Amino acid sequence: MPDTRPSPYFVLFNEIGIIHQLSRTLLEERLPDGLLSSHFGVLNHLVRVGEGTTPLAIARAFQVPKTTMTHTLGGCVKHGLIEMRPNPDDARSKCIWLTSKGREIRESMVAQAATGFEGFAEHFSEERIETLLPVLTEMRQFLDKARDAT
Amino acid sequence: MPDTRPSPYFVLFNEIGIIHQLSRTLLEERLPDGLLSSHFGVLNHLVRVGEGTTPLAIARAFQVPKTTMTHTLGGCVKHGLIEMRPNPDDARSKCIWLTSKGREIRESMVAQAATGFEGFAEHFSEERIETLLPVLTEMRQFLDKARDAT
DNA sequence: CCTCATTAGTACGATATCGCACTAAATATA
DNA sequence: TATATTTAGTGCGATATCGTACTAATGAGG
Repeated sequence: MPDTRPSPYFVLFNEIGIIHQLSRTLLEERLPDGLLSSHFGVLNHLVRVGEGTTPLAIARAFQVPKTTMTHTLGGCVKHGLIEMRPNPDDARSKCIWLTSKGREIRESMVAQAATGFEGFAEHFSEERIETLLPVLTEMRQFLDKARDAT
Repeated sequence: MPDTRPSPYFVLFNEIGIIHQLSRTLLEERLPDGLLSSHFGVLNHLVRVGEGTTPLAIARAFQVPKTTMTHTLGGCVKHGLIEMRPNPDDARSKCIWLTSKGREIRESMVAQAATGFEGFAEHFSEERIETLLPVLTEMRQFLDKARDAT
């Protein structure tokens, strides 16, 4: 009788996949019109890490192929959330900046999402999350390196 | 100066999203030809939970829309991994069964993936994962309920 | 029985994702 | 400096995802 009970690693990645799916859906339900969680992710990233980074850097941050990020950024531009300027240091490259509209939208999206996660925050205290984060971050970094090693 | 440092909840879902992305890519790199992680997920689900369930039940398990699951199951059928039989209890419904090929492929996929996660398993012991899982499962269940409450 | 509402699955269309191939610029090497 | 290699971003095509609307079967209430 082969392994009917899979290793905890499969369970882990399975749970993570489902949580991702659920949180994404939950978020997108509360976003205005055509905005997706990927757009939200980009806006958040720009605020957190700082504006003026390149598309490739953002793609790496989210670990998605660069063509995917090209598409996502195109969506953000179309929505008027970001602006793509030439990179003064490298003519092949671009620099991404938030527009004031992008900044506003992001603010309201964070607020929206916060209310959406209210119930969640009641059940899972910040402290509990904070104890969880280091492990997840470590995993992310490890997988990240493993990917480079290909 | 508005919240440049986002709540840990955003960080949490961000990390989970990236880990999902990384693990999925890592897995799919090691799968044969046209097989996707979603197919792998279905096969695993059938082995773990038991065969003979319905498409809708599987869709709910992965928290994806049923039309998505229709498509995924179609792919599995096309690859000869599963078989869709009529549901004797409900003529609208179907029952999903693994083919022997599906069982074989799943076995070898598990083996493949296991070697892929070798390095990961070295850094993150089973014990460590086991302590992590209850929280994640609780989160999944909570978000699950929150979704139903819509 | 006979509506009427609900439910399982699907067809279809829109769009997101992503591999591959390409261009242009930068960098390394001779 | 001239040439080769690497790198940033994009166009294109294939396919995955998913919302909407539909069909057929079930179940509920008369």
